[in-house]
Amino acid sequence: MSALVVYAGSGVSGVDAKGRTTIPAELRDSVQQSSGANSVCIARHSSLPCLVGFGGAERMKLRADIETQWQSAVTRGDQFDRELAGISASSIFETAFEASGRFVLSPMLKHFGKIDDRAFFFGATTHFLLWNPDVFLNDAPTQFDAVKDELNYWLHESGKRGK
Amino acid sequence: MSALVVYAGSGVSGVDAKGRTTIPAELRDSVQQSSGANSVCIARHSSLPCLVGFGGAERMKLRADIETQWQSAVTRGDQFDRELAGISASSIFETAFEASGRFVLSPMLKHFGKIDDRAFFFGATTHFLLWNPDVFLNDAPTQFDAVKDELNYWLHESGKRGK
DNA sequence: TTTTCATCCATGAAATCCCTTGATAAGCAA
DNA sequence: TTGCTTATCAAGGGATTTCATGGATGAAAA
Repeated sequence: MSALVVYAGSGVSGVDAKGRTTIPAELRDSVQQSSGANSVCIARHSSLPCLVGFGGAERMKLRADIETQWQSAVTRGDQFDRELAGISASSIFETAFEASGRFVLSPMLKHFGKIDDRAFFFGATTHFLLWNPDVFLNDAPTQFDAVKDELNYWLHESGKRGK
Repeated sequence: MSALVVYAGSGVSGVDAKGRTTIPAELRDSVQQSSGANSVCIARHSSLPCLVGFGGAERMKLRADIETQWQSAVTRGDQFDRELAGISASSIFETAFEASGRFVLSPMLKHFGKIDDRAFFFGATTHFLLWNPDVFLNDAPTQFDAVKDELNYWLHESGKRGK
């Protein structure tokens, strides 16, 4: 698909009474590039209590990746259930965001992502993650420790925005 | 972006109240070549109390390497967690610099890099490092001793600039 | 009508851009 | 060399733009 986009940067955004939250500017630009429009894809994470976000290009790539895995499984003579793999890609919500990067988190996504009144966004190269900051600090696995430092910086040392 | 380059040269730059600092001219040219534009990538060092810098070509390589690793894992039927790999590359900040080589070190980078009002830049072939000069002299491991001599030269023997 | 939802406008704060300035180094002529 | 001119550079400061968020407006659904 289009360009190889790198999701990077982090920041904490408020979630208002309407469920609206804002993608930090740096991530927003990447999403925009990937989608070719003001639209973002949000999904449940397959194993962690958080949400996953990405743009249109990555969504299309999910489809291609399943095919790649299937092909290589066939070559090796292994099993590969494309339906099973495809299901995980089924609950992806594509939403338009405003020029400012703000979009509505549906109640269901808020529920499964354990999001309350703040969302911690951070880029993970191929996509980005959305966590409830409290949940992230308490429950995220140790491989996220460096990112926890960053979050703690936002929450305590910094006044505001995310770079 | 274009080819990978060799980062060499060193120098000490001031960091002003806005967090602005200047890449020494010799390094700046390499970064420019690597990025194909006036843009530099800065990240936390994985183990040392300093920052790492490089250009767009090196960053794209990181991204491409993840995809390569995944492809080869799929081919072998192995697992490869792209998310995990992506996290380590996530806190890379890409910033534009002025024609003079000046750019803004975000408060967070300053914090994690222990940078105060001066930054010591030096090339390390595949990338370059940014240290607080005092921290570098006191805490850098012994394999940097030769570079410490260079820094002492900038701080004492030389008038100013870095070549 | 009442509610819901998406789009649009408003605002204060903060980050980015750009022009200025003072200083140093480099080039050149005598 | 010496003195003068020009180019380059680091640093300062201010004006403009961007950003996140609060609220308003209007259309469609209940």
